[in-house]
Amino acid sequence: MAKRITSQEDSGPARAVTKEDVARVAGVSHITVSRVINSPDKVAPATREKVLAEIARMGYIPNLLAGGLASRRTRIVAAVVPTIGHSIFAETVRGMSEYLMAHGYQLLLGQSDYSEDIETRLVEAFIGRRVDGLVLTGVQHTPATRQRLRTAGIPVVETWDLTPEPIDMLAGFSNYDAGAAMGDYLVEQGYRRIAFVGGDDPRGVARLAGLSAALKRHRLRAPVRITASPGSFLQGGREAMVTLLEQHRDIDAAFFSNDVIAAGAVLECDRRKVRIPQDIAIAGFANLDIASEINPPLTTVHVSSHRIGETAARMLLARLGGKDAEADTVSDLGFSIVRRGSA
Amino acid sequence: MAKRITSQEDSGPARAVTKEDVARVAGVSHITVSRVINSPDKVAPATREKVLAEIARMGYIPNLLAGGLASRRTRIVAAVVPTIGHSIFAETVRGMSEYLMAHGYQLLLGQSDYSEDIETRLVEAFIGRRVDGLVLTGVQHTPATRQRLRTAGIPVVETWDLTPEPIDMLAGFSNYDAGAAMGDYLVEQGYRRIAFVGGDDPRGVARLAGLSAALKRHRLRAPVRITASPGSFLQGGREAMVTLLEQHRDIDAAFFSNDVIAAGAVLECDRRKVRIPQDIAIAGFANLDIASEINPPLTTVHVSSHRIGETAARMLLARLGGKDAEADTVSDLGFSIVRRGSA
DNA sequence: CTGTTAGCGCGTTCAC
DNA sequence: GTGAACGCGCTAACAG
Repeated sequence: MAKRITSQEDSGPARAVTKEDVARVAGVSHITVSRVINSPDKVAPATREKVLAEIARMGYIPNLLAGGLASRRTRIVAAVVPTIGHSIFAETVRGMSEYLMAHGYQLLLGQSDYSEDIETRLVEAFIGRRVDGLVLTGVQHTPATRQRLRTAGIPVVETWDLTPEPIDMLAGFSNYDAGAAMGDYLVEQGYRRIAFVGGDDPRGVARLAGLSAALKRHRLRAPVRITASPGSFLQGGREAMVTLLEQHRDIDAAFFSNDVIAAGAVLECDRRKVRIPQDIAIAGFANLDIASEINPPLTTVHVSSHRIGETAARMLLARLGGKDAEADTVSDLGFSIVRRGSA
Repeated sequence: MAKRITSQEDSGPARAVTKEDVARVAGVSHITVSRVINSPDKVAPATREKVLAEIARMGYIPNLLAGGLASRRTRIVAAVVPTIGHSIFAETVRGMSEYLMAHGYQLLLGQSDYSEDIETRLVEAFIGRRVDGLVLTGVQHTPATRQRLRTAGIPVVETWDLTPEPIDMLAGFSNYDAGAAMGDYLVEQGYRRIAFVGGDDPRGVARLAGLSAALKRHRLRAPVRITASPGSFLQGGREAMVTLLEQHRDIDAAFFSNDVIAAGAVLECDRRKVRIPQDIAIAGFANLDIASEINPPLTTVHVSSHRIGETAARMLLARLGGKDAEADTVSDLGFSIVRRGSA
């Protein structure tokens, strides 16, 4: 339908249409085409229409690589999450992605699999791509990561925790306080011998530390710590509950590192006719859908996974927009204990 | 510690270290530095060591933007998924991301929210970034998307379904056949009045079509179609089950569009003391963790979410590696009915 | 409102 | 084994 512009042979991967091509056909210079795209107001309506028409007709797509190289702005934000397989991080990524997309930015995603070294490699690669900003999960990073980030001088938001010494910006909540709050709550409810079920990621460790501190404050024994096996959360929760039931009969409440693991434990109790919370109380973390739907519904810690991502993106773009003065650099999104039937 | 290379003032965002800088300090030309990075074998060991040492010391990170511009290869692959909030797509993204990362590629991620128009915009942006390859979800795309992709001439893998006319490559399974297979299975089990619970995404529609065809073949009535409300899957499943139980008392089996919705239905039955499968049989889709853990465990359709992503990435990199001859262009990953207690 | 001149940092091609 | 020249496609600064 559209007649071919050049008469060149169809051999080879037909060089992409360039600004020059559009400019030539539209009878203007390439910089005018550039303006039509980047600041349409600065171009006379007539010229603009003509150029726009030509762009559409030729299917011209600006080369953002070249643009980024010249302008030193890529409109790409990179994020490192431990894994996108956990819905809490998936939610965070979703929040970020939505905000970024709505503002003309794109998301480059990396998974660290909870390894700080992989994170370092990812950060290096992202810096190489000259991303405009970077979002990290957690506040614990290798010296190499910090070093790279410092010299690169790009805005960074650390998420999912707080620290007195952030690399740059911060969007999260205190995992330590969350653990302590759940400890206080469980003690208030009358539970005295408490277990913590979770892995050894830094944020889980922080919550355990908070829990321990709370118990200590109440002059109770330190929590029993159970490590859930990796792999399926539901199954890990089941297994942890078996361990609890068979090897720690004195435990009267267990705080799980996330709602899915807790749900697995609930399912195991259901199977064994163990009553919740009479025989053992169960508390989860994150306030996922499953927490309110399972029977009994889970007492848990609500955290704003989606908002963390959205906030991180917003802080980044605010900084990039140059509003350093206004933009806050730390955003404590908080948490809250959600009381339901399980504890 | 490391003495400063240049004596320039510390004002401004200290221009990033460049290949030239490294070359100067190492006493070679920038092309040698380039070789040390891209093809170390072509450089004398002594020079190589010296350059590598200098790279490490100066914290030099190659500008991949410039490299991509010059070489026309970015080592970035982009993917469009409906949403990363559904674990099936999160798994696919995880599989892709892992494979890509292991091979030195990076993943640019976009969410279409099931909108073909958003997909088109994303594809355009990705092409502008000159990604080396593109992974799409599904086989249904706007003419604009197809057009852009054709003229850009970059490798594309469509996933999560099959079609006789792919844009380029294909990694998925037949949703139609999967629906039909589940239909056959349910009929074999003696169910006669069957409902389908799901949304209206193209793949769900294909499964419904398959189911309908199967029922027709068995001379049974067309399936009752229930649309699960969006938002929480578990709750959507509960509500769908309420509808089924209260308004369609003749239904003896329901095929849900995914295991989480099906699990919600199971939870509702549990609450109402409705027996599964005696009072109503339930079948899910995807074979997620929850399918095997819930009580009763779900009969479902197993699909390889993770492998779809991995396969898509592999096909793309194979093509990029130039092995077009060998590389297969269509990968039917199949599905299988997993029989458990619920149907 | 429009055009000209210079790079952005790198890879490619060819020489040496 | 190493280097020089050139251009990738675009934006920034200034000019007109």
